[in-house]
This record gives sequence, C-alpha cells and structure tokens, in this order.
Amino acid sequence: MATIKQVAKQANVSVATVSRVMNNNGYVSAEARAAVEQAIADLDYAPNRVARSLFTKTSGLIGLIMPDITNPFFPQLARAIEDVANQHGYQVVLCNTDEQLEKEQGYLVALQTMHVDGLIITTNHSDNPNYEKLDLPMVALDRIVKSGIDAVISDGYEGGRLAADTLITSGATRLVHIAGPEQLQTVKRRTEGFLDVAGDRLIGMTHSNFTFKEALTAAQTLFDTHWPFDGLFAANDVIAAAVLQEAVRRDVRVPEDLQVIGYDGIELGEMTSPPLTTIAQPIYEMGRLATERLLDLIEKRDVETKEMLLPVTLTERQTTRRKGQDR
Amino acid sequence: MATIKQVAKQANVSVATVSRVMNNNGYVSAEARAAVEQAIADLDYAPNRVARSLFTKTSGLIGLIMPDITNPFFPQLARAIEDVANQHGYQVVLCNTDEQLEKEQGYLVALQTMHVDGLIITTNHSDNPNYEKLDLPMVALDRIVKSGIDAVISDGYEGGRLAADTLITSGATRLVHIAGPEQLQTVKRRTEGFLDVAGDRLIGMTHSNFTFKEALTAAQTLFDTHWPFDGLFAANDVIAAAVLQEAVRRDVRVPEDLQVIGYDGIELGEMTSPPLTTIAQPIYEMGRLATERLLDLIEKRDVETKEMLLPVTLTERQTTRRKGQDR
DNA sequence: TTGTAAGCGTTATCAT
DNA sequence: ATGATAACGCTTACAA
Repeated sequence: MATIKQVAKQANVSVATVSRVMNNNGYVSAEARAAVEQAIADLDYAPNRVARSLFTKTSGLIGLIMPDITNPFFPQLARAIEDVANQHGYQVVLCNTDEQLEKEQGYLVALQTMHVDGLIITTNHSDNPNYEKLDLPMVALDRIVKSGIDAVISDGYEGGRLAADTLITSGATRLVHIAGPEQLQTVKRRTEGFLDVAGDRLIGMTHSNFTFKEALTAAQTLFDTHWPFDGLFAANDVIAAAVLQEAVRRDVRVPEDLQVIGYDGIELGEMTSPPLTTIAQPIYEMGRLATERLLDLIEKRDVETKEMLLPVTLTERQTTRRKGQDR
Repeated sequence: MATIKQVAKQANVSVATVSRVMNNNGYVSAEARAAVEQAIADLDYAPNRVARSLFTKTSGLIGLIMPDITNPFFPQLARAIEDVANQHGYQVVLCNTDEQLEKEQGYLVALQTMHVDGLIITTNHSDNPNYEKLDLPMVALDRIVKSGIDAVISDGYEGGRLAADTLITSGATRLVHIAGPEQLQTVKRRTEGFLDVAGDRLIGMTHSNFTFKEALTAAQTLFDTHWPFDGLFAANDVIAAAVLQEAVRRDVRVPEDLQVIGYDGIELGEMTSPPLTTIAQPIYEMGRLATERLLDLIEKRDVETKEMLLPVTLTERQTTRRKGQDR
C-alpha cells in the first residue's frame, strides 16, 4: 500500500498538502489539488488508519459486547448496529461474553487498548464497576447498566400487560406464565406487567433461562403440574417455541385448547408451526437507535444521558384466536 | 491510560527496557524487570495497540465477511470464529455484505487500511478479483472462492446422498427436492448428491433462496403441483421449516405421510414441531478450523494452500421414520 | 545489561 | 498557498 509520502512525491508537493486535500481543510490551490488527486488515483492510495488513529486517538471502531450471538435475539440487533455503524464509516468488533465477568473484563481492556471510539453493551453485569470508570462513550441495549449510562430498551411492562390482555380478550381464563432469568431487569418487567393484569386468573408459573433445552423442561413441568390451562405467556419466543413443541407432543391443540404468546418478535416466530403470536420489540429499531445515540455521544453532539423506552406491539399470528373469535 | 514513557519514568529505566520486559526479548536484569513490573501494576498500564500496530504492521484484528448475520446459519460460525480468535488474542470485525459486491469492496478497503491480519470470507463472489490481489492471509468458509485460497467446507455431495438414502431406506418412494440458490457451489453439491441416489424416484423439484418467506412459496408450489409425495429433501433447514409449516396447514402428517430432511443442523431444527431430521454440518468445527487455519497462515506456520472437506452426519429427529420402522 | 534515537504513517502547528 | 517538522506510543537497531 502506498503511503502519503509516496503520494506527495508523485504529486510533487509536500505531505502536508496531501493531508490537506484528503481532509479537506486548509488552503490548497486548484492545481495542487488536482495533482494530488491524480497521484492518489494512480497509486491507489488509501490513508493508513492505524497511523491516523495514533495521532487522532480515534479508531472508527465500535465495540459490541453481547452474551452470545448464537442466541437468536442478538443477530438482528448486531445487524442493525453494524448497518448504521457502517453507514457512518465505523466498523464493529464483535465480543461474546457468555455473561462471564472475566471475559467481559478481558474484552474491555482489549477494546480500550485498541482505542475503540465507543461501546454498545447488552450485558447483565450492571454491578460491573469497570463500565463506570471506563470513560468511553457507551450505550446499554436491552439492558439497564447503571444510572449515568444511556440505555435503549423496550417497554416490557406494557408488553406483559398486552400479552395478558390479548389472552383474556380472546377468551382465556386459566393463565400460566414462564418467566425468564430472574436477574434480568428488563425481562422481569414483562412478568410484572403480565401478572398485574392476569390477577387471579393466573393458575401457575415457572422460570426458565433462554435456552431451548431448559425451556422445554420448564414447559413439561408446567404441563405436568398445572394442566389444563388455556392461555400461556412466555418470557421470550424461544421459550414459546418450546411450549409449542411440547403442546403437539401432548396433542394439545394450539390455539383451540391453548393460546400461546411469546415475546421478542424474532424471526423464529414465523417458522414455528403454527406461527407464533408474540409481543414484538422493535429490535432493529432498537439497535439503530442505540448506535445513532452512540455516534452522537462519540461525536459530542449531545451530552445529557437519557434512557429510551420503546413501545412494543402485538404481532398476531396463529397461536392465539382473533379477538372476538369464538373457540 | 498510561504510556510506556510514564512507566519508564516510574520504574527509573528507559522505555526500551520497559518494552523488553513487556515483549520478553533482549536482556533485562532481575531488578529492572521487577521495577518495571511494579510500575506497570501501579499505573495499570496496558500497551497501546495502535502504536504497536503502526510499527509491527499487525493489528490483532480479523475481518469476518459474511452475507448476513441474521441468517441463522451464520451466528454459530461467527461464534466459533470469535471464540478461537479470542483465545489467541485476536478480535474480529463483523461485516455484513448482503452478497453485494459494492459493500464487499467497501469493507475490503476499510479492513485493509486498518491493517487486519487476515480475513475469513463466506461469500459468493468468487469472481471478485479483489480477493486475489489482496495479498492478505484469508480462508473461505462454506464457500469456494478461487483456487489458491484455502477453504473449509462440508461434504455436500455426500450429504445429499445421505438424505436420499435415509428417505428411501425408511420407505419413501416418491421423492421431491427444494434446491438452494443456483450460484452457490457448495449448495449445488447437495442437490447433485441427492439426485444421484434418488434416481427416478424423484418426481418433482423446485428452487428457493434461503429466506423463510420465499421458501414458504416454494413449498406451496411443490404441494400444489406435485402432491402426493412422501419424501422431501430441502437444501437447508430454513426451507425445511417452511415445508413443515406448510404441511401442517394442509393437514399432511409428518413423518407419517411425508418425511422431511433438512440440511445444516442449525438450532432452529430442534425448535420446529416436530423437531427436524437433518443432515448436520459440523458448523462450529468448521468455524474453528477455518480460524485456526487462518492463524497458521498469519503466523506463517504453514504455507501450502489446502481445501478441507468435512464430513456431515445424519441427525435423526422426528420428521423421518426410524430405519426399518413401518409407516 | 541498558539507553539513545530512528522510524512506522499520519495530522497540525508554525513559518514562509 | 505551501513546506518543514514535531508529535502520537511503540519497537528495535546500535552504541555504550
């Protein structure tokens, strides 16, 4: 790869002039500019970002810290982030932490020493003191890290309410719920909202993490101990898919005997049989917003920290009966 | 962040000495080493990778170019890659190309100017001349780029054969197939293998890309034009999921009336109802191997280019009948 | 065994 | 309007 020096030589100017035309600042005559541009084209020159980075202390890199890209909720988020980052000339460094503090630490120093310009984090460890002392622009996504850090999340409480409301409106009277991991604040809200409107229609409840395997176990337990019930709200779509699978195994008809609502709105929901009714978060939008916010922070366009709460919507597919439709 | 100069000062030695202890080369007395280590700890010093990168021309960064992380085949691959990269002190930069040459180009120059140490590419554009003239260590994954470039792929031809064989062995006599995008070499092989053993048992066939939506359309077409058939092989698991969904819509019982086999072995296959029998690629293993190979290339441990063809296996779940089991 | 200093490719200051 | 040059933080000759 050519260097700025070679370009300067080829164009018969100094490196300063080349730098000026590249960055479009300072005076440069039309001839000089033309010569430089010619040289750049001739040599197929592109500035060395490492060198530039050393001087400017900015890298054009964004660190993306998530538990596990393999969890189907995250790819869409990652995609959104990567899209807007790319549109603004940034690249993203992918980091899977498996929620392990240790890995998180490792990445944090790695990212710091490579001078990433900012961080997007979807992690549990709100107790991790390292974030606060990090002094890097960052925004939390789908999680609340700590006051003082920007966050974009969806309205889980309303989502939970909406789920209960939908189930009840379409005739369910015996409700059950599979909640998510207890330590996830944003997930807990879904449960709270659901319970608040379910009231004493709730006849059973259990917990599961977000792996399909454990969700299947939870579903089985629920069927074993609380059947019959006619409305189920799962804390996310993966759990709902497990419920669906268990239902067919038991010859429980969905939605005739049992209505099921998931949460997230990931693509998996379209692929189950029958396709899953769900409370959809605006996932892509959340990723987009978080990244735009981060870029604002990085480029110092805004300074007051804020928390963005996005509305969720009901995506009616075929695991619920249409409102007003009889069983 | 502290700099090497500050460490040197604190330890009362020169920067050269600090550098020596950090990189463990050259002579350095025990006392000097101790002093430096103390200073490093005191100042919480970590070397600036950008500066180091400028000198060494290596960045510790690997570029990962894929069509779309949102396609459920890729997250597992990405995960494997990130895992082994991380284990060796490398980070990975995620790039989604949507198979668009233009985006690919953009990333290529971005990655190049930031001096990534190597590239892992899962892309179609084998015709893209830019790869060859890139002069960067790289390995193609799940795709064949061009001779001269290392590749790791799975044995699609044998996979196709295995699918047909499985279907036939468990009693299917009227076979159909939904093939993948024509331009994907590695996917085409699956079809070739399948056709070779299906022979004249094949009564119908169509194409689809890997989006669920289009797969659903393809499945509908196939049912409309060729039903009844009793064995179906889909070019990947997403297509198979679409088939499953369409089957329940039509009250076709799986596997009693129709046996279905997918390809890939992604987690989605566990979540369908019933869970999907599939030809499983060793996805994680492929990602792992590709990355290890890339690191070998980067660190010049091996030089002859090779193509690694990994075996596939049958994952029997519940969309096929067990061999020898009657219908 | 240790230190001085050149150099990696930029940007920006300061003369001119 | 343009060119020298110092500086960014590191590694590695080379000298001592």
